Amino acid sequence: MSGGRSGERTYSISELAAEFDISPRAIRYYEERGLLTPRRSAGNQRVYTRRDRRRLKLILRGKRLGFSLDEIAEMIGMPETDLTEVEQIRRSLAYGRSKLEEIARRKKELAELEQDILATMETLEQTLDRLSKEGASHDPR
Amino acid sequence: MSGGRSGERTYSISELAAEFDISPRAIRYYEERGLLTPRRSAGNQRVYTRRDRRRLKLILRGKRLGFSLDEIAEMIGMPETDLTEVEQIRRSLAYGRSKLEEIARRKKELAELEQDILATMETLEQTLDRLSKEGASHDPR
DNA sequence: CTTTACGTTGACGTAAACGTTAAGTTTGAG
DNA sequence: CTCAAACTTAACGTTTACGTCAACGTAAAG
Repeated sequence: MSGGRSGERTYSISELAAEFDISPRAIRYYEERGLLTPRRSAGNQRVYTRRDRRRLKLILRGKRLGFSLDEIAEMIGMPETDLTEVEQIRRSLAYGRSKLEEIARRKKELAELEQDILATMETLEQTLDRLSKEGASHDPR
Repeated sequence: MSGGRSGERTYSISELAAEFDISPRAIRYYEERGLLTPRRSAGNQRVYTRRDRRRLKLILRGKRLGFSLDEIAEMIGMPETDLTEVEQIRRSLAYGRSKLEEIARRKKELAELEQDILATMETLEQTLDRLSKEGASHDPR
């Protein structure tokens, strides 16, 4: 009876590991690094709430985008700050803005990379066209 | 007089290192990994052409986007394939297409991350508004 | 020709992000 | 209750991407 009704769906470590296709060790490591703080069962086993699951999702997204765990910690640590301290909130907002800028930069880099690849592919396609139209006999100058 | 007129501007390793704000060691490491293959001077020193410089730029862009050197090697190794072997060209094109798909995925993830951050920031701003409007006295329920 | 800055190849060191045992504990099926 | 499956901590191993000497060669300035 103590502390809210428990309609909360929870997950074990191997459940989450299977769902996201990572190892339990990786999840424990994220906890070591302070990125996750699941509760424990009576027998000391980790219990993950939906909120923990959402955080894990964010962690993995950050990883796929090439952020380090330290950077991710800062990013998702953002909503962790005491939601009462005004100055903390201001800082979080500033940090959020800087992250948005970084995202803008990455978008730009992705676009440039895409252009590079497209350009290279066009050259290749032209070469392919030329080779197939010329057949095998040609004076190589 | 031997081998083409040398209107080619070249660079030393420390020039490139300074320009891109990385260490010469890093550049040598990229070479160890097969990502760069500069020519050598009479005295065995590395000489980088504009083409090498472009490749280095691509390497660094890939790094900023969180690709591993192996992945980058595959990506920029693409234009390295013998430009005469038709089958090689076909494979390169297929590889290019897969990379474009990956870029599309990353764009999507960046957009989602952006939304997450924006949503969090909105919540923070609302909290800030509420706190400043309520002053300091309020019954915390 | 000497000095000084820059370059070369090893070779070992290191931080990040886990993988991999090992040795013991908890949980759930029967 | 029993036993296997899943969990726990602790500790050492591994890969990636360099950093950091060391010991030597080379380029260029005076």
